[in-house]
Amino acid sequence: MSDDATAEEITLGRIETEVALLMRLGEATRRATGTAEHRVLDRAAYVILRHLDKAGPQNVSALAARLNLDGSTVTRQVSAMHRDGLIARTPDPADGRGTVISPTPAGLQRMAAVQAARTRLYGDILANWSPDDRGTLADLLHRLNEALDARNRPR
Amino acid sequence: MSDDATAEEITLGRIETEVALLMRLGEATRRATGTAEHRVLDRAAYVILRHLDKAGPQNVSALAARLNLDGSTVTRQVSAMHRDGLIARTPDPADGRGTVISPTPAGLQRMAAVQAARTRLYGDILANWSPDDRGTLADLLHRLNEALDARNRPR
DNA sequence: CGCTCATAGCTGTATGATACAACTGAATTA
DNA sequence: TAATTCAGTTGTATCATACAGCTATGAGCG
Repeated sequence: MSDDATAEEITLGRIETEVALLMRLGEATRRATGTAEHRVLDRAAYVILRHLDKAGPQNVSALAARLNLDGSTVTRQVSAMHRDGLIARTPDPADGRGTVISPTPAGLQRMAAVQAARTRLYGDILANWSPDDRGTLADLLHRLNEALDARNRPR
Repeated sequence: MSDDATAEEITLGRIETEVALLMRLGEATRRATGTAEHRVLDRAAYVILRHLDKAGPQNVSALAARLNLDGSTVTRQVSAMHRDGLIARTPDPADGRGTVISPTPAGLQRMAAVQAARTRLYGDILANWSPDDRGTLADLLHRLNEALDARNRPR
């Protein structure tokens, strides 16, 4: 690394650092906070329920594509969730190969509980942030995710 | 979820959502981008090298504590890195039980390469962001990490 | 000194999330 | 209709991680 880094490169390096750190801390937080809510609904199940809730019932492939996961991963995740009564599977009327996955009321309830717990956690963590900073963080994270997603998807 | 959520609660929910999403996308990006740089240095090794580089040589326990990882995890990670010549282990002169881990030149070089690749990636992803927004993102992520860390550490 | 207890690190073993490859059966197309 | 593509599943492998149990060293106390 020569030291002719521009201010912009430094900023990018900082973002890189902080995202890497956030991944690690997020993992750790998820584990540490797993006293109650998290153990009953693992990361992937939560994200799947969130997506079903927002985007509506859909089949395994659609889910996999949307979540950047392999179909087999989603299959297993979904079958575990089915075993636990969190989702329902109905044959896709339009395609005999497909199965449509939809959240059950129990699933939605579980999702909401985890969401509430996490929201509470963030309220705690960001207790002394100004509403303004919180809003800006939410906005920028959203834009970052959009950008990452755009980069990932058009493979 | 009753709908008496305050604006603040909504913001927290958004942050929660975006962080969860970022974790997923970050994973996916790491995997997808793994064409060259990432396959030679996995996530944990990278973070360990970064930390050694910044905070200086230290023993396994210190690393584990700092990274919120179990000692056994770090042991294995470190021994893989040792096998690959990325770090050196010297007996701790002050404590016969301990081993001090330090990055080798090869390790630092590898780390720098990954870092550069990631920085480039972010430059690409955030190509059309204003310098201002990038700076703000870096700042807020930093503060978020500090807050998460503070929450995690004082166990 | 010689116990006893705490600590550093390692190894065994288990779990969870993930991918890739191979397969089955249904849909689409030539 | 035969060939091809696609949806979903199952087999198998990998990786990161944790927890429990072990060994050896260090520290404090009688």
